[in-house]
Amino acid sequence: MSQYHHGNLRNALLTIATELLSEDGVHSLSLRKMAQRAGVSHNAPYMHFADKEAVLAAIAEEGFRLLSVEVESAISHANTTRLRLIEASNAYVNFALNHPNHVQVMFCPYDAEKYPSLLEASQASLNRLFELVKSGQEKGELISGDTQAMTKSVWAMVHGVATLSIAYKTRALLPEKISTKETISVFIDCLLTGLAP
Amino acid sequence: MSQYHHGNLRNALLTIATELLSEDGVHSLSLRKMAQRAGVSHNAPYMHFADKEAVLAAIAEEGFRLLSVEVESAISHANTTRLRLIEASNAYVNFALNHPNHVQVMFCPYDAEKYPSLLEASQASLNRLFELVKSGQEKGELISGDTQAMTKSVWAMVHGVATLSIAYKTRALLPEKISTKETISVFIDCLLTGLAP
DNA sequence: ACCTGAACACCGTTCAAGT
DNA sequence: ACCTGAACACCGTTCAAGT
Repeated sequence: MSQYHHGNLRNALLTIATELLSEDGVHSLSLRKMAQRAGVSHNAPYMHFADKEAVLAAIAEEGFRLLSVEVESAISHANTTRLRLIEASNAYVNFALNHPNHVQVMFCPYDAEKYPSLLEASQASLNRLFELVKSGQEKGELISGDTQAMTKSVWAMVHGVATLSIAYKTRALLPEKISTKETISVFIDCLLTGLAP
Repeated sequence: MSQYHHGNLRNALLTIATELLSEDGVHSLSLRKMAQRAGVSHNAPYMHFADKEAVLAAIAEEGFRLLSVEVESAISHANTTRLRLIEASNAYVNFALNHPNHVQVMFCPYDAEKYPSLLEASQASLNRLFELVKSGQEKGELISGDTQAMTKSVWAMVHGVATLSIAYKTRALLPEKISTKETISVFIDCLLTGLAP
């Protein structure tokens, strides 16, 4: 019964919350359901989280860490900057398609000063992309421009593909015939080659 | 008391919902609050909407129409394709910054078959962008490639900037010093010029 | 057709206790 | 420090009525 001392409950609740999120959408994620599934009274969660928003922020933070891991391992076997960008984007979009509710929680507008570790985790993800762009520039595989601006452009594009894919459940951006990765390489090539003559 | 016959209540509820949304975030938008503010019993809304999701879908639909109007009028005075893309993007991002909760509701994953008029409204917005790209190609101001793919690339980029701007309340993508429009022109120029040497 | 009132099963959050 | 139980004000949704 009381195997939950010393902070175990916090982790258990987060695991349960992630499970519930993958089943049923953010709107039906409740503290009371989490508590019940953890076999604990309905306000035990308040020992570990200030309120519901704090739980969501913790879930979001965990999401950025999971995303970073997936992107990192996707990149690891790619040789050129173009392929690295495609693999990273593919991992990002697939993460969004596999965990749409988690991504929705990740990109809610939180008060950054209230959840510093969340900000940290999300910035770590972005920094990884910054390094990718910078090393591409150093190798001469990307133009030598404002690295920050270029990084943000890639991020915006990939994030747009990811969130639009969630909203339209693949249909709008990713045609059924072609594989997700092939489609994404079209987007990345648009960004690399440019649309102006 | 009963000035609400013949479908007026439906519109009144949507107006009230939009107001509530601009004040307080999606999580605290409730049918009961809407009904109360409309001076009507707490389940009168069920005469006009199947459930809460149907209200949200209607709000989303209205949002796409508002967005289309803003983008259209922003485009109208721009001469080149580049300027039109910048003005359209600027309107899109400013709409998101001014109505973040509305945009959040617009891009939730709805069942398209359940809300056909919502799908229609959102596709109308996208079609307008498609025409912009196509006319740019015809004028030789854009490369002649797959128009669909190019349109989706622009859309993804702009939508990414918009949603990330909401999530990070301007900070992450739009530096405070520079105006939003200037920053957006950097993104668009990245996409036009391309990142590869 | 359009609206009301009572009722049900759920919420988040607080507060006084218990160990 | 960590958890429980009762209580409060709020939800969405349904159903039997009223006009």
